[in-house]
Amino acid sequence: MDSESKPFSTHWADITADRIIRERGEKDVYVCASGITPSGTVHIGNFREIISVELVVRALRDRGRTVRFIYSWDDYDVFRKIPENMPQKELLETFLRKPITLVPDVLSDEASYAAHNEKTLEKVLPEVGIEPEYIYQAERYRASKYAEGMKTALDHRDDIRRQLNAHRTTLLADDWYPVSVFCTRCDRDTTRVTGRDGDYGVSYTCDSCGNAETVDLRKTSALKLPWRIDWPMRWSVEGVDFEPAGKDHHSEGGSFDTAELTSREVFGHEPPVSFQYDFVRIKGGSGKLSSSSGEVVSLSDVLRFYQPEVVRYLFAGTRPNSEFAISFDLDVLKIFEDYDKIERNYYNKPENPKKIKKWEKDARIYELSQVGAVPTTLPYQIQIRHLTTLLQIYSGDIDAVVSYLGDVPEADLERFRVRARCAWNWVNDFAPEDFRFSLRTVDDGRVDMADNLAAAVRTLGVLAVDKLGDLPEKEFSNLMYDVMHEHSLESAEFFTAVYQALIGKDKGPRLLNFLHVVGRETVSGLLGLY
RNA sequence: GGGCCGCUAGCUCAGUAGGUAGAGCAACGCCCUUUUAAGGCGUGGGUCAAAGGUUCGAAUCCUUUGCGGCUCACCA
Repeated sequence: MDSESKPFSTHWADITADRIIRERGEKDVYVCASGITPSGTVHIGNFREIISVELVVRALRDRGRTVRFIYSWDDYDVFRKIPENMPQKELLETFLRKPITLVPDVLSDEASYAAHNEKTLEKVLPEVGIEPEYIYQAERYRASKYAEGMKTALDHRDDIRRQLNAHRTTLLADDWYPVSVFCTRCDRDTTRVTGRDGDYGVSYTCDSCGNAETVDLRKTSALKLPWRIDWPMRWSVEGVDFEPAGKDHHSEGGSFDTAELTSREVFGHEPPVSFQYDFVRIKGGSGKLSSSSGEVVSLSDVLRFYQPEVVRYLFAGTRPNSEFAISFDLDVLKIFEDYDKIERNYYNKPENPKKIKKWEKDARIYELSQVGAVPTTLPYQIQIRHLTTLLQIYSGDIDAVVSYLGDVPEADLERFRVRARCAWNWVNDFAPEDFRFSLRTVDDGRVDMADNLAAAVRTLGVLAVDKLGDLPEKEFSNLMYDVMHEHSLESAEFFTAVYQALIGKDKGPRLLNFLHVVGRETVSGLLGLY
């Protein structure tokens, strides 16, 4: 697709990019923002926000615009409660009400609980082609980088109270201040602001330790803005042009609503273009997921079963404001097949004008699904179902599968391996029992079966020694049926016997292809036992 | 109570710069004596939740209603 056709794309990322340019005007740099609180494991629902922004960033860059893609970690948030499944709860208990950036990391050896959650995500995002500029809120607040923003908020205390009260049931009192304080003696936010002292002084008392003092906005690490005020403050400091938000924010009276007002009236910044994204559900995968990460499914969990392009495809192919489920059951195979289909189509543009429109949409989704540059020619494809069969034959040995196939191009090898790992993980964790098998070995010996069945199996084994792999499949197939007839067997019993001899089950992958893949030597070895 | 989203073929859903309704699965038919929820070819099937409006023309825009879901009014 040439750049001229892009503005006409009806993909939501392109529509949003066009909207940003239209509403914000021509700018040297467009600032696109995303961010969450690392107060727990970052889950796949949080990921929707990140990738939604990234897709819009790409759309803007595809239009030749320069974009700054920032990701704010709100790690000066307070540690409210200890998540389930956390070790060392007694220790963590002593850190409640302190900022999460000061809570120790009991899961790994990062600098803090917040850092643990941050690094866990930061390490995996590049795998799906996402590399934003990270901003750590705790660091900024503690270095007083937001001193002026906090002063502005304090100066407009009455305006902000009015803005927030418009939607509250319990109104903020007259002595409320638009800042929260972490006590400098005990680090807890169990404090009350008691007054201001000049432009930059703020006085507070701590209910936990009794500390009372006056701090200077420009020098203290104690102060931060509450979420609803912090958000618009950051918009103005960073000059944010675009930031989506979850449906919890985008509601009448929600935080986006009040932040818009505060941004305009207090910080003098036109609020960013935004849209609302819906939640992500999980389908299948009962119990086997997220054992390491508590109750939520993380991006890393998803990447164990979906290759990065397919993960991107899931999000790029779904409108942000509609809910969808990530499946771990048999749907996984369907998703891979769907992805492969739009990949094939991408390199095969239809002539029929009626089909062009559909093709363009799918083509754009395919482009946006790529981790890096879009390949210039159709990458090597292997059907995911076939791959699961091959992997089971070779007991998960990916190199063995590669050499069996013999035609995986060097350039596509890494992508192939990633897919193979996903497929193998899926077979082991989620494939239905019917789907799974392991090839028997000669050492396993015979499976008990009636003499007439064993005789037919033996005959097929002899046939395999002579012909398997030499004859076209169709002809081998005919010979196979001849064997069945010679022994006066119904197809059902014959097939069952062969499957029993090969994998110890009544059913298995389509036999003809399966025999071929397993190979002459192994087939004749196993059938030769009868 | 407010807001947002959804309601399209039996099922799951595509279909937003408005222009004669699409896919997959299911069903049905024919073919293949061949099967892990991928055999092949073909066929039928929808008053696009309801009503009204704008328009030459509406699944698509506006209004109202019904049903379903989520969300806000505490914190982030």
